[in-house]
Amino acid sequence: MVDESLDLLTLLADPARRRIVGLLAAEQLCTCHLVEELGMKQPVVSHHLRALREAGVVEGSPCGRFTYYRLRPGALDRAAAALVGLATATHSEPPRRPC
Amino acid sequence: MVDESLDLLTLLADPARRRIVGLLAAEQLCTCHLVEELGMKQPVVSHHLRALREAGVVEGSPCGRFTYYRLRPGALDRAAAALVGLATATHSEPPRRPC
DNA sequence: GCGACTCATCGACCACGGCTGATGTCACCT
DNA sequence: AGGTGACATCAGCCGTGGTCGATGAGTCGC
Repeated sequence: MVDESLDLLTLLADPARRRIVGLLAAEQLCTCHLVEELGMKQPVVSHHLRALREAGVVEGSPCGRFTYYRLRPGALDRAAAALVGLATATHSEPPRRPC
Repeated sequence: MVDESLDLLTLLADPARRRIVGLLAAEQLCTCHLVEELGMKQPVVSHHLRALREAGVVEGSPCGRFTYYRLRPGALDRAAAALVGLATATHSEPPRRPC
């Protein structure tokens, strides 16, 4: 239940990908923008975008020579809800199983 | 802003650690419980618990020979809030920066 | 005190994943 | 058509991080 919804967190473990989704949350960008914003080489950015794309987190719209990327609506909803569920669980005192 | 609150996600990237926090969300457990629940060797469990402990996600209460672990209240709040912020951002259509 | 048990730590091995460089494809422009 | 720029993919290197085995510290029962 929790595990499957949170396997996206494996993707967001990498700081570079977190920065990518953070930037895409504010505005749609194409690869060249991300390359200069992140200060990383183009193949690296493309590699991360591929991972995010295959996970359904982002989607790319080819526009001439450029490819604009944006976050896919609702892609993070289940993961966010699962994490909120865990966070609220920390506020209650769970029972202690005897050894 | 987003990046720092979500660096906990690096910890939760590992499925073993996700299972640990999932189990601890339901009840407080000592290491021997986690060892048999997860089917992993004891040093492995102890290693993950150390990582979670140093990140402030869990805390251990020594009780005789045993050490009971539980989630630290509010430890995941910032990460959950940041992820919810990103998830809601996916529902709005962001502007497209021209190339 | 002595043995049995729980748990933490250390060192070494190894696989996974990110980075790099080179190459290929496609669209646009002259 | 030829050149340029944007983007994707591939093969390879290499560092990080998880796993394993052995060991050490602390506790309970005899």
